[in-house]
Amino acid sequence: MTAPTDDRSGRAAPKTGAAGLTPAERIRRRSEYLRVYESGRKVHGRFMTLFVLPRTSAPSRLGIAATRKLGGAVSRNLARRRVREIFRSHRPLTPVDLVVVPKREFFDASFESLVHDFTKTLARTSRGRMQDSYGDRT
RNA sequence: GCAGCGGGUCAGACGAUCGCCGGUUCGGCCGGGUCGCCGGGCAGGUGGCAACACCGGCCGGGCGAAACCCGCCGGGCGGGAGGAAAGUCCGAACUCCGUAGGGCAGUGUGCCGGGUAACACCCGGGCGGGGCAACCCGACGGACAGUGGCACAGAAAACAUACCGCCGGUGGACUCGCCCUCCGGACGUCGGGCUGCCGACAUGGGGUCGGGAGUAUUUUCGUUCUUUGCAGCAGCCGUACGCAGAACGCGAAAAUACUCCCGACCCCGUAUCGGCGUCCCGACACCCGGAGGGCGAGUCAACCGGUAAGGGUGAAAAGGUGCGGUAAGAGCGCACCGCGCUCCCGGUAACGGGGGUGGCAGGCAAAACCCCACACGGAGCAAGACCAAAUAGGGAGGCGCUCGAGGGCGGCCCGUCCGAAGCCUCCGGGUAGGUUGCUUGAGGCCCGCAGCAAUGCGAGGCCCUAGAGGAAUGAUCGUCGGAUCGCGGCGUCAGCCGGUCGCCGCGGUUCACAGAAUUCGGCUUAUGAUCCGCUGCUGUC
RNA sequence: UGGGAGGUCGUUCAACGGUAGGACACGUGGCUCUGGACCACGGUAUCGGGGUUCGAAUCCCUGCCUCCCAG
Repeated sequence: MTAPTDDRSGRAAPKTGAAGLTPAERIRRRSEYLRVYESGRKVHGRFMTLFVLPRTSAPSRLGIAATRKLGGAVSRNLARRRVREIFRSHRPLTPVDLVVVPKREFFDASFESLVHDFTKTLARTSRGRMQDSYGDRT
């Protein structure tokens, strides 16, 4: 009877040490967003655009920019929820600051293809980021 | 069945897995605060000759924690978007600022009564308008308080005059008719008969000239089916084609003769019509022109007066229709309708009904400026309140200015280096940041009472009640449900067919508008489904 | 959240309540050997819906959109 709880906590703990998205795991201030936009790496996916900036400390942070071009409040909330769900289930391996900008085609896509697009795009960013960091060290 | 009108309700349901927000509770970590104990360092105060003792303070360290607060981790429990949360178009609560009182400006409202904390909202009523009706809509005060506007057209677009027109009058010009006077001219007009003259036209006979057509003869020219000759081929023949001449035939021109037709002129005869003259008979009339005068009528322009019936226009032009009346007309008079004033009755009132009376005021537009009445101080939860780093600056006190404050190295002292007019402490304002404001409220439903109702009252009952702080309710599935489309089947309206509608099965598609951001009351806009009542039309029984 | 300004040819600007007008652009023709420039002619529009008015781009109401400002 204690097995399910152990299983659940054991699943959540190794990934982030916390369940869900706490304020520490979100990008909240405009200055932080601007820092990611300025010095981060920008990669376009099919349904979204990612801005990635590597971090030194542990938790990866997520920011979502759902602009008014996407539609009304209901549509933008839906986009935010889906992006959060994808981030929750497919966290990046190395700690980063990540800003996701959904495109308008976001709503035409199914959830599975969104996940696929996210992981593929994120893989491209990490490859480019590692090369950059090597260059910096040498 | 179709079309429509009014009102109400719901906002797909259930389950599985993975998740979100804040609340509460339990456990864990003492991680921080806090507290306790231990020991260390620093400087100080009091007592003492001194050793030293006591007192509180600062700095960092170790160990521990029953309770409290915060943080992190894990679990339990219960809660978690709307009818519009939207637009931000009104009204309020709340907060700060301003404010003696009042006014101006500005904004808004604008039939009456009621409701409400308030409103531009709601209810009831009145009036006006739309609709066959159910029912719906209405910024619905004032235009002799003032200013301004009304394009084009039209006489005129606004204190009502002026233009045309109509009517009457005055004097004038012209025309016509009648009468009178004078002068001049002329004997009239119509019909019938007899007779003469002139003219026009038709017809018959004869003659002359001209033109046209036909036939015959002759001449000339052209043509060549035919015929003759030449020529024709590597050579012969000689066909066709070619060249030249020619007869018949055909065509054209000219001349002559005959026949027929047409036209012109001349001569003779006959018939008809028109005009004029003389004479006779019958009937009807007294004539014509000019000048002057008088009377009457008409036309023209002018002036004076009456009139507002009429005047193409225009969106709109000083009551409407009818009869009478008049020089022409006119509320000039009358009837009905409209309007104003007044009286009575009903109603709290808006207003309605009835009587009398005035002969009629007065265009439209105030969603032009404006006037009148009433209401409103301004800003907004990013309001505001509290706590409060760093940096800069303000105030107070202390220390220091070469006799060295302070800082770096270091655990401390010594030492050494830097070092020059500042430095330290406290206080207050206040930024970042945090806490709060913050969600239970002018709350809903039922019942009772008051009221037509909106609504109010009830120490009657029941129930709800997100409070985040870049923003939470979701994602992926399954089952069921709703809607719609297609196919098939059954039923339905007297019978058959079609169509409509309903039910069942299968398959497909689809399930709206839309997310709290201080909170309420309204309005407006977007939108899916369903129920109830009502109206009109149509079909069948 | 609050406040303000504005929607007129394809573009940019006009228009006391009375016919929507320029400039650039576009089309056709002319000029030129051709193109450009130039000349002539032409088409094209009041953000949507309702109301006031005889009549609305203009006035009023209501939606939609754009821009600006404050913290």
